[in-house]
Amino acid sequence: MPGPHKWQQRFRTHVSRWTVPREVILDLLSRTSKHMSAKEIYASLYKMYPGIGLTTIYRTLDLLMRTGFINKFTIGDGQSRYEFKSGKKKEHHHHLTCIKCGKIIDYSDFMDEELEFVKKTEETLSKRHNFNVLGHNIEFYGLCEKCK
Amino acid sequence: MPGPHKWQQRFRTHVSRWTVPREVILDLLSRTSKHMSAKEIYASLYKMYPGIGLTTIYRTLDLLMRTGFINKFTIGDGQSRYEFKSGKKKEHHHHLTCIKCGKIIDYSDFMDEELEFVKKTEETLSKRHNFNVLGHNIEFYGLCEKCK
DNA sequence: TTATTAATGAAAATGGTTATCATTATCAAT
DNA sequence: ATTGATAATGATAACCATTTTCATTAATAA
Ligand SMILES: [Mn+2]
Ligand SMILES: [Mn+2]
Ligand SMILES: [Zn+2]
Ligand SMILES: [Zn+2]
Repeated sequence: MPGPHKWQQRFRTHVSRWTVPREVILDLLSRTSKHMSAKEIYASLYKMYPGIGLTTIYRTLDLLMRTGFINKFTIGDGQSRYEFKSGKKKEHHHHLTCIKCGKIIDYSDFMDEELEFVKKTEETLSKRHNFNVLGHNIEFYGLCEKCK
Repeated sequence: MPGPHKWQQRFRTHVSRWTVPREVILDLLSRTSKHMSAKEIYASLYKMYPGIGLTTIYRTLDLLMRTGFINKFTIGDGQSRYEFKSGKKKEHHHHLTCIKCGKIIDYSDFMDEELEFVKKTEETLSKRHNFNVLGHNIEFYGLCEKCK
């Protein structure tokens, strides 16, 4: 049973009620460096909170994504994955993924070069195709140490 | 009933039998500039070839992907999409996607800058994480002319 | 033409995600 | 602290893209 929590206030500016599942899921994602699926989150919480259903996991993840607390993405293994979105601008990163075992590595090398490249590309694409460009995905994939 | 076809020989180096579904699906993808899903391919072929089942579409797409004829990717709408892979090195491109209506635009601007950026990143990631980097995905997304 | 067996397609199964709906829990008002 | 309105939950079923099963068909070598 959670008391007032560091995210409660920020959360309440978006939606009305601060509940146990919402706190527990957000807390888990904020602490882990993993990129977890809904099922993994469910399994991880089950021992401590067996009452939290998978349905609520999905609903909460969708809510947290829509309110900007987390990112949703996929590595192509048929399930969505989620990660806590840090408030700090510095923590923009991309993923290096093993196509065999699914290992995901965060990296943030060459972000200056990337910024330049991305900016230029966004400008050109916006003008040429009359798009409102909202974001980008950059990822590298291959075989990790163990799998290659 | 297809006779000898321009892809038959190349195809036979990979797998044994040249069949109507295989020719027809490969032919469709080679002619269209769309990024079609399995269901869309099925629907597109149905009038001319009502005997070709959705199962065969999936199996053939997987085969064509494994043998390097096509690319498989997703724009996050819950279904896989496929595009013919041109033999020409020049035709490397990325996607600008509308997150509302799903419109996909191919672009290949700044491929020189990208190549430089990608090469540098690949080298660093390979060394630092002992990965065998096999490829990358770069995409921009936003709202298209009609949807913004 | 025939024999071999890879390929096909209808149907059922799978697996991630979403919709339904009766029940529960949050929280503003008392 | 209690109450009442209703947002949130969770068990279940439904949904939907994709895969598996298996009897039948068709491509190819002989
Ligand atoms: Mn990450
Ligand atoms: Mn394309
Ligand atoms: Zn691996
Ligand atoms: Zn659009």
